[in-house]
Amino acid sequence: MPELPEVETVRSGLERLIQGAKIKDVEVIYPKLIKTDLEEFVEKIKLATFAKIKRRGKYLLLELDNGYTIVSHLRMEGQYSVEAENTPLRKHTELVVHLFDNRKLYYNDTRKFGTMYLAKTNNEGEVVPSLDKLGPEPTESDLKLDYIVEKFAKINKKIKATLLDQNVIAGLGNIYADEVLWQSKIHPESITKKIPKNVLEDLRKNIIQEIIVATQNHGTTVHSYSNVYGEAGEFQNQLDAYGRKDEPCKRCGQPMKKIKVVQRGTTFCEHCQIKYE
DNA sequence: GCCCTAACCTGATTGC
DNA sequence: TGCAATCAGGTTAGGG
Repeated sequence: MPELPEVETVRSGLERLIQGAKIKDVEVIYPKLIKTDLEEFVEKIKLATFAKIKRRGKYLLLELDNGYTIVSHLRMEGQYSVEAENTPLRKHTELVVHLFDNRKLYYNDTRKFGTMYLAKTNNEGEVVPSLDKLGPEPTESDLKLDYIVEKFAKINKKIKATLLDQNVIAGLGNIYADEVLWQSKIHPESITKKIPKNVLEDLRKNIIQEIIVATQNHGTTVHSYSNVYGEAGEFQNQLDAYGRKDEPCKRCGQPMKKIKVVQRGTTFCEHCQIKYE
């Protein structure tokens, strides 16, 4: 379940492995993966070269040297791998990009949730409108305290839902949402606009720090996530909340609870996470 | 416009 | 043991 640190790990792996590689041919095995015109997708990519591998939120942008960019979203279990040309397909390979250097790029996706689009470079929002609506990246320079304070003051829904909303902050998913709420001692069902400013200040700091540390650890491995080298991330060993149902809270020792908030499994400490409402 | 829910999928786990 | 139900979660379409 890739969130920002996982997608960033995939991005840097792809950058090292395929940036500068020229494309010989493309095979689309699962056509529903491609959300724009299939024929155009194949025709424009053939014979192009991967020029730059970028990321925005959880979207990967594979920029070609011919004015087009492949926009790729891994959703839950999408995954890239680079293989020798004679390697057999994997069970869930949906797309094969054959390279001139006798390697090929696989896109694999067990649950078939991932999506790809072909867009004009620097105008990706035309075919993927949600790209243009994304909130700031969770970094020191992009995620300003003033923005959070003003924005959150208008939001009447549960804080967990707010953190998962990519239009508010780009890149957080279920795991890191639970983590930063635990760190900030905020109950996941707190009403966003009721959270005091000093608590938001702490929340902002924790979000930024969490993303830095998780990215340094190449993300969290839960279920099937692995990076482009097939390696697992290491961050799951440092989780404080996610997946710790019934285990003692690392702060107060009370057993952690698991509930559903906006359809998402949510693990938290009832004892030391405060509910603002 | 805000907020919530269902749908998209398959594999692993849980329950009977 | 075997089979069915449930759960996992990112995003969006659609309903109230």
